[in-house]
Amino acid sequence: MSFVSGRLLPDGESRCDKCSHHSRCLSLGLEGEAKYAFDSMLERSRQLKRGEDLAYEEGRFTSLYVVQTGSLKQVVSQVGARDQVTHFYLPGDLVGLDGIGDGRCGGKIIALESTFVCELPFSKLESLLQNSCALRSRLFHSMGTELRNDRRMMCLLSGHTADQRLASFLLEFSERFKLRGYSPTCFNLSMSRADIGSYLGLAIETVSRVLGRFQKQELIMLKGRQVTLLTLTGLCHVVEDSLGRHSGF
Amino acid sequence: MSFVSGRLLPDGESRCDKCSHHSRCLSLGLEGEAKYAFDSMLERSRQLKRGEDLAYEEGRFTSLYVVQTGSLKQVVSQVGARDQVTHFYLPGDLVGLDGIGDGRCGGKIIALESTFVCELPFSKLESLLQNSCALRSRLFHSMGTELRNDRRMMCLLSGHTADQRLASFLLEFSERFKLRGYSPTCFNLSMSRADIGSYLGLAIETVSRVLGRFQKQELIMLKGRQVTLLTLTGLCHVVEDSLGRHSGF
DNA sequence: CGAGCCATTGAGACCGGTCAAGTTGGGTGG
DNA sequence: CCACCCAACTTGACCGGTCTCAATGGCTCG
Repeated sequence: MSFVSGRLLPDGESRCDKCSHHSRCLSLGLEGEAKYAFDSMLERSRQLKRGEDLAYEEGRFTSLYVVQTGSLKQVVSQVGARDQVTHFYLPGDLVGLDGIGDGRCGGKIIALESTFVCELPFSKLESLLQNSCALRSRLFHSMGTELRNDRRMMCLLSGHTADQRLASFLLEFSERFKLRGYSPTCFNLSMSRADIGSYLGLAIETVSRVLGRFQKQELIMLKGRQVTLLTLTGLCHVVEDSLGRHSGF
Repeated sequence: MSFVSGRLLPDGESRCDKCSHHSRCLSLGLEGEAKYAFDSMLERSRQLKRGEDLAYEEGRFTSLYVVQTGSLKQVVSQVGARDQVTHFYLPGDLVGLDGIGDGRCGGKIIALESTFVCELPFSKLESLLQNSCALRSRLFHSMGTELRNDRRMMCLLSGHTADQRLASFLLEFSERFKLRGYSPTCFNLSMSRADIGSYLGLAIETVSRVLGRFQKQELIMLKGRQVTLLTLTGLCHVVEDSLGRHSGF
């Protein structure tokens, strides 16, 4: 049963029902009218090759995206400093939340590997929000969560050692993969060491050295970008134990 | 003309019209019905003494607040690290945006001086959002802006020297005071050096030293917590020029 | 096979943290 | 009004973590 763009499928299913990341998407929990309205607002999904970015016009973001497969990074350019990675996006994540409101662009979004995203223009989102309480609530929820994640990241960046940052980074991805039904202890990091360093505020050499040390300490196993976490509690201890800078003791 | 809680004033004015920070509040741009509905949802405003915090129940935030006068800080507590200041709030700022969605608490909100806030319970906000497109849009706008600010902060924390962080901090407050109609070059910092250090990821001694150096360099003048910025462009140069860590040059 | 990118490893320098005094200033009580 | 106190701030000396620079190894791709 093929579907015409923006129309319901004959059997009453929406395109979203067929999406593998339905459970993490904004559309979760939408029912009846709202669900079909949401579905019909979606643009055809886009594919990005490694290194390609989500096009945006003159520093303006005009759409929200949901990652279907693959992964992306957000890169913020600033005067007087090198570009900086501020976020990694995995399947099911919402990209572009920080453009909501005035469409100003938080930074380039670049695919780390071959990636599919699903596009939802802000303009159409507006009208959906008017009618669907569930969607509003999910969107606010997502933004609130992102704000809290940013807080956590700010804390990590300002008062923690390189060891703590990397342990925390690994645990973050462990958790995120777990939420997506993948192994929480063995996964592939699609970003380079340079990306990790930029994200964590560390020099690339430090990233390499600390990961090497973790391996010697049998906390993890490394094979290129493939990581195996040998002891989650061990990594937690690294984050919590050695109290790091500003610890006050 | 006194007013009964939650009722319109006889002359058709809302309480918000009388608020000195109307122009920066969520209620800006609301008209007619929406404005009065908004007004009627407000709890009586609360006063906090220096050091008092906005009460929240068991780690949950249940209201949004607008600062009327005074200032506050957000403090995040974490295991294995000392408390950390993540935000400063000035008159007109919205407090509690990161609790929107699931009401989880981002951190304690503590008054830095005698402070008045205006309370708007999330539960009531919900129903307002249902009907007012303008309010929805303003709220999303505020959250998007906050997300972008957090990005900026993350960049500042991860790739910049102490000098850059402090110069940037001073310029941030300059800008914020300017937006509120105060002097952008001469203002009072209501927070302690320790708060500044925590916010910027620096030791208190470093804050003191760098500020002292800025004074020697005639970039600023200090008298306790009173700061005068002598050259905004000079401070900008500090942020942009000395390319700091990770600059790659 | 060489070019180029990415990652690793080592040596040295420096920024900023820690520890320890010393100073200032506001508040309290005699 | 002064003596005292305590918190906040400043200043100095030292040390350590992390950055920088540089060289090397491994992988992919033309």
